[in-house]
Amino acid sequence: MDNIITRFPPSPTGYLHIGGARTALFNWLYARKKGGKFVLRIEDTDQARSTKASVDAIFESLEWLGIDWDEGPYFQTDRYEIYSSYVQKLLDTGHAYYCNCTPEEVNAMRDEARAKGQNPMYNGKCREMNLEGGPGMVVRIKAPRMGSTVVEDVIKGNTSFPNSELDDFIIQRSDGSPMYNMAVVVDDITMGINTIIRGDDHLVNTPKQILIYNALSADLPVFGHVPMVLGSDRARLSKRHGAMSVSEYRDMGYLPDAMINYLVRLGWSFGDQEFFTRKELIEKFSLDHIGKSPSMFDMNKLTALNAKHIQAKTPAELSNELMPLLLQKEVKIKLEDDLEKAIETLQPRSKTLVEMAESALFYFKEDIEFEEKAAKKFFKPESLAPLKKSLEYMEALKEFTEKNLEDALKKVMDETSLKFGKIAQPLRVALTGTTVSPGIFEMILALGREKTLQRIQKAVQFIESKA
RNA sequence: GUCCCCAUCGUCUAGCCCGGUCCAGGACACCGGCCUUUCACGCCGGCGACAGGGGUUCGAAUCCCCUUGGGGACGCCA
Repeated sequence: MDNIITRFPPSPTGYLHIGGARTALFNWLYARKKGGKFVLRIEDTDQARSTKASVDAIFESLEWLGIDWDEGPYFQTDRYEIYSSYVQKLLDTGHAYYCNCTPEEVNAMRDEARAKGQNPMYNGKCREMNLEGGPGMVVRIKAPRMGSTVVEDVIKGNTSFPNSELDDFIIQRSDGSPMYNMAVVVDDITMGINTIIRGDDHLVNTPKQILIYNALSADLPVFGHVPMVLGSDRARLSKRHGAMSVSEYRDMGYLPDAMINYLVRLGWSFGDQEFFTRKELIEKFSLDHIGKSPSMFDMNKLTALNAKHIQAKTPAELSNELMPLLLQKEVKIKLEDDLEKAIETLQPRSKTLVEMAESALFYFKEDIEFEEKAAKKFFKPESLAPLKKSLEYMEALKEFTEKNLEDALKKVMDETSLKFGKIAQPLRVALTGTTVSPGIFEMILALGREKTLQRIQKAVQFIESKA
């Protein structure tokens, strides 16, 4: 099929969660891969539960993920006239009818059906009554009673649903607003959607929608139903499983590229490849390697992938992402500070941006504090000599290079007969306040001459004051 | 209850459509080792799965059936 047109139709009754994000991603990726179009549609016909805040949250999350749309956002509430004109068509062609049964009556019918061991359904009481439309009446579709409806699904294969399980479901409420299945089909037809990838909770809706397509003599789109994403307890992902909104992952320091990489791989595979750039994903994504079984969301794997994406980025790219986090922590980055160099030293040892920001602080603080435990262990009187000598030789260097610094510390080693570790650890505490940091030389280079010397001096004073 | 979907290491998955190359491969997690100035990174190794039962076949993870288990849907929600 040429001119693939896909869509993502969230209902704005909450934030964008993992499952929704993955569905959006699949549709977006497929459209991008095929050079087609991706349409965003907001399904806000449930006025009681839809909120503007949710709409904004969804936009924000999509934007963060880098999922852009070519058309829309359309709002279903702006399209009521279109829906009613299509309902009228169905009425005119005898594919639908008015019904004045009360909810209580319908409930009774359902109970009755259930008692008989059947699927709870409307019994078709008004089907042949040819009622005139009027206030308080709903419109129902005239569903076939015999035979079966086959859903051809590119992911699940063909599935056959007995029509006896379908009732004459409501397509228009008594207030004139459309029901979900009607609105969706009308939208998908009028928007030219020809490829529908959605959660497999919709698989059982599909025969109903096919019914409407047929009644409207419209061409069927290609359907693909992707399995659900489950939480660690094997139940559908929910708030119980901690962070749910996609934007919360941003706040936890995950990169959008890592997020989409993880999300796509959750259910889709490309041989043994685990790591994908955004560009690769667009090149390689396809519908025929989407799995049929539900998958569990695994934070560990997301985190591991995030670490890999952090390593794969350039320091310049990361500095854009990191800057806001650093500012939140109230450190001042000065012009002479080499943020990118600092980032480079942190890349292999940060799993998230939050972690990276945390461990970058020592580079930029005016005044670092020595951790008590670290000072106790490494700021002993015998550390004084190597620190002083290090300071002396470093001060003597015209400029700092890895080679220079190494030579300087070698001299210290020779003169003090200490092993490298005995010199490096006190230095590390002096420079960072802690016992954990990037390698000594790369760190000094990123820190710069001035701060390095100042901090060693301060450490020397600290030890002397204790003696 | 009724209908529908699904089933490979703890997790994500490759392999399944087109049976033999699979006493099942990769990744995450976990455990051990190497590297080493700390912590990481990296590298090497280990643990670990075809849900069960029947069939078909010379041969089944791969095809068929049943059972079991999990998930979903049955709304004037989407």
